[in-house]
Amino acid sequence: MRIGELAKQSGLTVDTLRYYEKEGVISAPPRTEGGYREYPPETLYFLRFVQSAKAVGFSLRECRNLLEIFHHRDAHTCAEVKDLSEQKLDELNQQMQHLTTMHKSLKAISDACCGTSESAANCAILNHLEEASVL
Amino acid sequence: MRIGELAKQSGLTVDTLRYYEKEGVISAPPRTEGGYREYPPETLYFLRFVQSAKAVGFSLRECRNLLEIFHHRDAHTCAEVKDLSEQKLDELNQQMQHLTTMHKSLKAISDACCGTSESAANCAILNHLEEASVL
DNA sequence: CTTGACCCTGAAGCATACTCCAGAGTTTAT
DNA sequence: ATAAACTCTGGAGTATGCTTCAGGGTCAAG
Repeated sequence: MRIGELAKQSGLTVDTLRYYEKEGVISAPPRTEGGYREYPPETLYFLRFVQSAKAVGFSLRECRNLLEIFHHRDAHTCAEVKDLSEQKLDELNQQMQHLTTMHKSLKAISDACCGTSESAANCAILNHLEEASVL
Repeated sequence: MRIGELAKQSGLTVDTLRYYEKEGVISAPPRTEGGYREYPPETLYFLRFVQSAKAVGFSLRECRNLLEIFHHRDAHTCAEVKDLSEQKLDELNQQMQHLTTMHKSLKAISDACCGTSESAANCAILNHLEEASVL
C-alpha cells in the first residue's frame, strides 16, 4: 500500500503520515525501487490505534509510547498500561476542573451584566475584570 | 514606575511586560532620558484587567480587545461585551464537553483492565485502542 | 511518448504565550 | 569613581501537531 492509499484509508493526510514517521510514531516502511514507501497492511491498524489513543487525550508522543508498548506487549504488564491510563484520567480531571472554575467565574460576571444596548460605561463585566477579584 | 517595579507589582516578568507591549496589549509608555520605560500607575490596573480576563479563559489577543473596549467603554455597549462573554462561555462548554467525552471513553477502557503485573499480552486497554471503537 | 496523478526531500511556516540570550547602556549606592 | 543592579534591543528558542512549499522524480494510461 502506498502512502496515498494509506492516507485515504486512515483519514489522515500524506503529510501527516510522513510527519508521524519522522516522529517515530509509525516505523519507516520499506521502499519500492522508485523510492516510494510501501506500507504493510497492518500499518493501518497501528494508525487506528494511534487515532484512538489521541481521541482519549494522549499526546502524539504518548501515542508513540503506547504503540511501542503495544508492539512489545508481552514484555509489559497491565499494571503499567493501566497506570498510564489513570495518569491521563487525572490530567483530564485537572483540565476539567480548570475549565469549570473559569466557566463558573465568567458566568457569574456575565450574569451581572444587563446585556442591553446601553453604553458599557458601567458594564458589570468590565468592572469585575478591572477589580481583579475574578478567581 | 519602571518595568522592574511594575513586574514585581503585577507578578509578571519584565520579559512578559515587554512582550505585552509588542503585542499591543498594553500601550508603549513614555521613556526617561536614559531610554527607560516610565509607566503611569494605572498600567497596573490594566494589567490586572488582563490577568482577570486570562483567568476566565480569554486569549491574549482577546484580552487585548477587551482592554481596548475598556479604554473606550463609552463607545461600546453592554450587549457587545456580554456577547463576547457568552461566546467564551460557549467555548468553555465545548471544551468541557470534549474533555468529558474523552474521560468517559478512557475510563471505560481503563476499568476493563485488570491492572495486575500480568503480561499485557491481552490487556483490555491495548485491545480497545486497537479496535478503534473508542469514541 | 506524453500527460496527469502520484510521490520524494528538506526546510520553513503557523498559532500561542512566553522565555532566554548577548551585548550594551543607565542608574544608584558607596 | 566604581560596582552592582537595572534596563535596553533584536532575535532566537520552547512546545505541539501539523501544513505548505519548491523543485524534482516515478508510474500508469492512452
